[in-house]
Amino acid sequence: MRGLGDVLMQKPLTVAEQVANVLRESIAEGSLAAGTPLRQDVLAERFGFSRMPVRDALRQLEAEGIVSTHPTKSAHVARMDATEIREILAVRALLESEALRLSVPNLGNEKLDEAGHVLKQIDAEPNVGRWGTLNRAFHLALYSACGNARLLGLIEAHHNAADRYVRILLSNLNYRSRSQSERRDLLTTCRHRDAEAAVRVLRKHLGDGMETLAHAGDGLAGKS
Amino acid sequence: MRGLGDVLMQKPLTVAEQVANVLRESIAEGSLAAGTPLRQDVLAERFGFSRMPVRDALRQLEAEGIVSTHPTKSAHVARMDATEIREILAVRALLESEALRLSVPNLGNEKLDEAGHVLKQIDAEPNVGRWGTLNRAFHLALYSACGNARLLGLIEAHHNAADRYVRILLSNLNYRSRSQSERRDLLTTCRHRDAEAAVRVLRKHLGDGMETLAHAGDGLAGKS
DNA sequence: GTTCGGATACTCGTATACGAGAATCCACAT
DNA sequence: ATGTGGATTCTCGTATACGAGTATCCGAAC
Repeated sequence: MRGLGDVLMQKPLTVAEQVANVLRESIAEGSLAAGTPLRQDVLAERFGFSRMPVRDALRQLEAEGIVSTHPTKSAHVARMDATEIREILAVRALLESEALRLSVPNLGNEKLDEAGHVLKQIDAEPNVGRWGTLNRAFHLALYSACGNARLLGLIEAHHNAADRYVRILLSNLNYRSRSQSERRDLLTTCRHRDAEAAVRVLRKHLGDGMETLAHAGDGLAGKS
Repeated sequence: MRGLGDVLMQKPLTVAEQVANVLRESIAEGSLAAGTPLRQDVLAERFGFSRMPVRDALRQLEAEGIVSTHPTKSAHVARMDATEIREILAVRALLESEALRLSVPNLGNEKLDEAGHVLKQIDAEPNVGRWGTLNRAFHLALYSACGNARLLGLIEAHHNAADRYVRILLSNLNYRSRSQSERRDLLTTCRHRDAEAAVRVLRKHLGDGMETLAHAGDGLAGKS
């Protein structure tokens, strides 16, 4: 539910939020693998703050579904088995299809150009770590005119939740080129304001990801 | 995102969670109106605990979208304007249509009977305050066989978020009888395993709610 | 009378301190 | 050798204490 309006909330950044941001990025990037224990005092010392803001950060990340906590045991990076990934991608397909359908008719040229610009950035970006962010920016640009802020927030949250595994996908060269061409198709159909065709491309895009993950990710299904 | 598996998590209940539950119910019930300030020290004294668990509870409720917090100002019960209600109901229509479509083919007779039992309970229940809970139970029973726990969690979260306003609806006698008959229709179509007809009934059900709220709720659109 | 400036009060964020519950490990008995 | 019991240790949850930022209110000057 976070990120529902990150830009327009002029709240001062608390330490807890900064910690949450760093942890989220570390988890998405992969340096904190699934199952890694996250002890409050260890993190507190590492960041140079007390346990309190770390607690808040862990709570927030738990709400986002990327860490699990237990009152008497230490928190750990959420393990995600194949069924959960499937569920997330199924929900994403549902949410994003609707967002796309709503957005395409109202999509301004600026947003389309913005999405095109992001595509060029992806081509030019050598650092694989940033692709997850760019991928999200591309999709959100296309959905931005859907007229439902809450829907956008949910989509962003689910991107965050699945980011780790999408990045695994993106490290696969084969998938990378195919998905990039799918993104191009998606942008083209949007430029033609053909919502239904765009939805078909999107669903194929996400379906491909699910399939690739199901094959490549047999080893990642760890039980706690 | 809460309630994704309330039953199966055998975590010990912390004070913070108990506080969150009480506050959530008070907000849904209406005794804490939108905009009501929620000062940490006041709540702490009222509950007889320190500010820390209250802080945690407020954070959790913020993640659920029913309270708003600000680093330097006091938290308050989230105000919800007409557009936000529309957004929530639109998302619910999307999520629940899909859940219903997935669930109906796999729906066992036990769950159908359970839903029917809840319907009888609604008829017999004099206390309006419990209807929101019963209404949620009815819907979740019908979706329970959708095979996607995350989808169910999202639906439950959005029920919670809109609960306050649904209860306003339910206090309207006119709407109450109509919605009850719609629920009956919904159950009937599910019994016939006619998913598409069920979805149509559901969408009408939610659409009616939205319309009634839009008319009756002109006065509830408070600006912060 | 109005407006600007400063001091005061209020609320939250963060730090430190303490207590409770669970898991682990070792010793002892069988 | 193995199983059981208790003590120790580890981690989190909660309480208390302090500091920082903001809004408010009052007084003085224009």
